[in-house]
Parts: sequence; structure tokens; C-alpha cells
Amino acid sequence: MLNDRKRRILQLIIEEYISTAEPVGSRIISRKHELGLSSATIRNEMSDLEDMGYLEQPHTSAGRVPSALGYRLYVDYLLSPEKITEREIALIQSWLRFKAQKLDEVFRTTAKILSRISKNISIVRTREEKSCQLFKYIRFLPLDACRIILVLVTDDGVAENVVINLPDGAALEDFEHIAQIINKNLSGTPLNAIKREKLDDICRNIFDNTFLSKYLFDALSSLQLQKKTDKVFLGGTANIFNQPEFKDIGKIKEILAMLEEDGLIKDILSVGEESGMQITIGSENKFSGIQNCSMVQATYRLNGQIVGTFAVLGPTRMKYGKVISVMDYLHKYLQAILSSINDINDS
Amino acid sequence: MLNDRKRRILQLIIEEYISTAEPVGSRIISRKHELGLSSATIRNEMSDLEDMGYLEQPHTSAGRVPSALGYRLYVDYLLSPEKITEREIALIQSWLRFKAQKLDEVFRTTAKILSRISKNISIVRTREEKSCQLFKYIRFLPLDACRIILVLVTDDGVAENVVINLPDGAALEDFEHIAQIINKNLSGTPLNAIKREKLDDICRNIFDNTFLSKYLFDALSSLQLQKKTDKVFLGGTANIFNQPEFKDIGKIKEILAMLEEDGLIKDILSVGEESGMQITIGSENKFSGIQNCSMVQATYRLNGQIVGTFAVLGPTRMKYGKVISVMDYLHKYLQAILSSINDINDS
DNA sequence: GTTAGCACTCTCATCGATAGAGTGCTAATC
DNA sequence: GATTAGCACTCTATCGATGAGAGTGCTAAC
Repeated sequence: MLNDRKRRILQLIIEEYISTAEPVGSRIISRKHELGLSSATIRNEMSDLEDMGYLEQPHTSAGRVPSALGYRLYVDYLLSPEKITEREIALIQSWLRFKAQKLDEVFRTTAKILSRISKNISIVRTREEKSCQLFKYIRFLPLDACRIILVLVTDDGVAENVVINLPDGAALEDFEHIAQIINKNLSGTPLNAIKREKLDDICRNIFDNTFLSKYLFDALSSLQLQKKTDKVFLGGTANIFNQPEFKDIGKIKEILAMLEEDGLIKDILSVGEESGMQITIGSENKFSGIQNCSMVQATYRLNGQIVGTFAVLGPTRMKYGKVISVMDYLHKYLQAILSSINDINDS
Repeated sequence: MLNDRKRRILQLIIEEYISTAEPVGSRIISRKHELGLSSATIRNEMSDLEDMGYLEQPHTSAGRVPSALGYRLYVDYLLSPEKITEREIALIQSWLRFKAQKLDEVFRTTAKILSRISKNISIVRTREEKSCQLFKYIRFLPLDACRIILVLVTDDGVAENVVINLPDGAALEDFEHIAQIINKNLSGTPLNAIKREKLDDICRNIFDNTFLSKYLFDALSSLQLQKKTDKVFLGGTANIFNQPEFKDIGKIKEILAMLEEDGLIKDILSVGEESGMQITIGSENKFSGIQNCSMVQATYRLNGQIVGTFAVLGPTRMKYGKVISVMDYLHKYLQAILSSINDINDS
């Protein structure tokens, strides 16, 4: 049914359309490529491909445009990967090399690179799950005559801290005793299991409601509240203006409004987070507003845990081959960088 | 020269134009308001106002449009403040109340509120100057058999930390000795004065290049590198699409591309940071790309130090009265919130 | 099965005419 | 002298008609 010739023609049409954004006519295919076929033959094949649902016609006297089904076939079977260039590799390395110190910066820069090279919108979502860490101990450190610092250490080595005003008459030593008791009670508890009530219990029961307990309670809860959340980085939103399919201002507005809602972005990215690399084409996407967009998405893991997801969002007419190559490279490169950050932090 | 009647007419024209975005004709002014003047008289006055440079005419048979000079006069002398509504106050309070725990969230939410109420783009820039803090001491905390935590405490009570892998044969105690020496050498030094060379010196001279010095050096420098930078929060960028003056896609693109560059935003906001509230109208702005925009900007200080700047960016046809009221309210409200955050962190 | 040729369809840009909005000027009026 | 009614004039935006251009679909020939 879909013989080699049809596949080849479909591929050429899609690639032509991807690079020109204009409906592709039979003449163009027959002249641009040495297929040994006249435009009339191509025309017949195109008509067949349309019947099969791989192509669409904006109107009777226009050329053909790939349908979502066509893109899907292309992405799954026909796509010719476009290699990442030396210049791009150099760009990535130079941009990321000096950012390698802080995770936030790495992701922010990744978003920038991704949008720059793909010439589309890039989305990077990080996942910093603190909730699974275990409480190890708290410790009080001196600051000055009237203030001390409370440090919370987890089994992961993450230490949060908060400054506490010493109540009149209290000294650092008083708090050290309290720390011992708290540590005995909470050591090994997952952070997300330390609820207000539990803290309250410990404070009330053990300290018999002394004035110190209130201070400690406030301090510890404010630590809890500083729990880190996911972050979303966007890049290249202005790129969308260069795409002819978005010359309609309404569509751009819809997309940008959507991108402003962090929560929505997280939902969108969550869909494909399980598989390694996921390509969503046009109406395959469940979210309104990006149904004439495609998204290429890769999830990044470290030690089996999801650390981040990055994605390229653009028109269905996207340079899939290129985007996939870039994502692949970035994936590998980030693997190296992120584990080295872990090393730095560990060494 | 500019008598009361002219001022009144100018005010009416500007307010009409702000609310309709259409060039204002003499008939509209004479009919909408009880000035006791015919359109012909208004026409003469409008002609005068144009000669004076306060109005402009898109073409001979169109109504008048305010010039930058006209807006300037309006903002400085004619503007009638539009009070913030109860609903808006409730919105602000409900949104900010639950965000009051973390500074980042406060600013992010402020940006959201500001764009929501002003129906324009909002920009919030924070300034977290860590460089002026003084080194107080470092301390090592146990983590597990092969890792320890290095904590850096400043006079401000901010404690940064990093996990260090114990080299073979080394124990926590070895490091405590090192900490003492470092603390003696650096105590009281401003953080930004602690350069690589200085650390290097201390390490080389004192530890005589033992293998421990390298570890410490790496760890300390990685702390230094985690220096916090300014942050920029944007809100409501999609609002710009609702403004008829930006139906031209090119202008929007220019503005959004600009907003993507954090550095550029910081430059733009820096201009008016000294004065309390600053309004920049159209071509008064030095940055290309926003020269047909206006910006209302307020700087927020705590104890005399600049903590943040927030701004509303929109078309010159902006509801200045409204925006100023909202900014005023937010300014006061944030004052309360931010000092309370300081209190929480201190108690 | 392939191809040349041709009629047909649809879009897009251009042009001209027209309606509408608003001004500027003049002469009359308060 | 200030204000106003009236009117000619200008400029824009809109609509329909027209024609060029691109591409198809079909038929008949190879």
C-alpha cells in the first residue's frame, strides 16, 4: 500500500515543506530531485498520499501540506537526522562550561542553548525533590550576642539554615540540649513526614511548653516552609515570531499566555516524562493552545531519579532531525556536567 | 499661554484616547463633556495644542493623538489618580499573604499581581547583595563516614554550605584545625574581598600544601561561586497582545526579545532606580525597542538599601493614574511584608 | 505505468470607487 | 473679540472587480 516510492515522495514533500513553509507542488518535487518521474506522476502519487491521510490540501489549487499523520510517519520511519555541527558543539561547550557551578544556571543556560540552536521555544523543567530526604540532625551555631543559627542537615548533605534571635536570658547552651532531644526524636524521619503536629508534640511533651519550645517550633517550621519546588526555565519565546504559521497574532498570544503559567507547563511536560525521548505532533497534544505545535521532549535522569525535563516547542513544521540531534547531544553532555557537579559538591 | 481651558481639553483628549485607543475628534469632546463649547471651538483649541506640541495628528482628516510631550504634561500636572478598588486590594492581600514565607515567591507574586491589575507587562527586579557581608567563620559538621559539611557563616547570619568528601585517612578532626586557622585569617573580611589568590595564599602558606589544603580550597571556592545574583521576574507579557498599538507583530517581537535578556532589563531598570517613582514616556526612554512604550517604575528600599525595583511596561497610552495607585499600594504593602519576613527570619 | 497538454479552480495583489470621519476656513452671531 | 454654524476639502478604510499565477485533475497519447 505504502510502497517505497510513495514513502520517498512523502519524505521529500515533508522536508520541502519544513524548509519552505509553503504548500509543496508536484512540479517542485519532480524538478528538484532526480526521481525520474514527471510532475504528473508525482501528482498522482500525491493524490494517493492525500487519500491515505498523510497529506492535506489547503485548497484545490494549492500544493500539499503534511498532515499530523504524515509527520508521525516521517518522525517514526523516514526522518533523516541532521547532525549537530562543530560550531554548535563549541557553542554548547563554551556556554555550559562556565555555568557548571550551579544547577540553576546549568538549566537556565540549557534552555538558552536549546532555543538558540533549535530556533524555537525551549522549556526546561527541573525537579528538586527534597521531600524524600531524611532528617539527620539539627545543630546550633553561634552568630553574635543575641542571635544563633539553626542548621538542619539531611542524609543527602543538604543543610538548610535559619537565624534565631536568642530570647532574653537564653544562651546557646540551652539550645544545644534541645537539639539533642529533637535529634533523637526525628533522626531518620523523611522531611515530608515532619508535620506541624509532630513538631508540636515533641515541643509540648518534652519541653513542657517552656518559652524555648515556641522559638524552636517557629524556626523549624520556617525551615520546612523553605522547601524547594520545581522550577521552569523558558528560552527563545521570541523565536515563535519568525515562524510564518504564527503570523496570526491570536495563536501567538494563546501560546505565550499558556507559557506564563508554570503549573500548566509542568502538566504538559509531565505527560511524556516517563519515556526517554518523546515527540508529540500537533493534535496528538492534549492541551489546547499548542495543538498546532509539536514538542520534542527528553527526560534527564541521575541515578534513576528524574532530575529534569527539557523540551523544544515549535510549529509542527519543525526540523525534527536537527532538534533530536541537539537534544541527544545535550542529554549526554548534561549527564557529564551534572554528575561532575555532584562530584564537586562531594569533594 | 496654556490656560485652564486648554489644559482641561488636553486632559479630556488624553483620557479619551487612553480609554479608546482611537484618535480623538473635536466632536467627541464637545458632545461627551459639558464644556459649553461647540466642536468648532474645541477644534481651534486642538489646533493650538497641536502647535504647542502636546497633540499630534496621524493624518489631516483624523482626530488628535497625544504626543510624548502631552503625556508628560498630563502625568506631571493633569493626571487624576484612579483609586485602587476594594476587589483589587483583596486580590493583592490574598495572593501575597500565603507567599510571605519566601522572598522569591513574594517578588514573583508581585509581578503577577502587577501585570494582572495593570493589564500590562510587569517587571520585578530583586537585589540581593551578598558581597557586602563579612566573613565570620567556617565550621565543619559531620555527615557520614566519608563526607562532612562545610558551613560558612557571615555577620548577617547567612550560612552557605557544601558537602565535602573526606579524603582517605582524613577525619573530621583534621579539618577542625584547619577551620581555626582559616577563621583567624579571614574573620571580618568582606566576602567579595576573598579572592582566589587570597585563599590560595592561606592554603599554601599555612598548610604547606598538604593534600587537605586542596580539598578545602576547592570547597571554599565553590561556595564563593554560589554567590547569589540579582533576579528578574516578568509577568503578563501576553497582555501586550491586547493593546491595539501592538497589533503589528514586529513591535511585539522586538519587545519580547528584549525582555528575554535579563541583562538588558537590569540596565533599563537601573536608569530610574534612584528616585522613588519614575515615569518614562515613549521616546524619553533611551532603549530602542521600547521607545513607543511607557514605563512606571518604583524602587523599593529597606533600611535605605535598594531591595528591589518593580515596573509596569506598556503602551504610552497607559492608565497612568491606575498604575500609580497600584504601585503605591503595593509599595506600602510590600514594606510591611518584607519587614515581617525579616522579623520571622530573626526570631 | 507514465507523461504531455489543457481546462479548471482558487488565491492574492492591484485598482478604482465610495462612504465616513474629521478638519480648516469663512462668515455670521452673541 | 470670542464663539459658532456651515461647507468644502482631505485622507483612510472598505468593498468589489479584475487579472495574474500557481497547481491540480483529467484525458488521451505513448
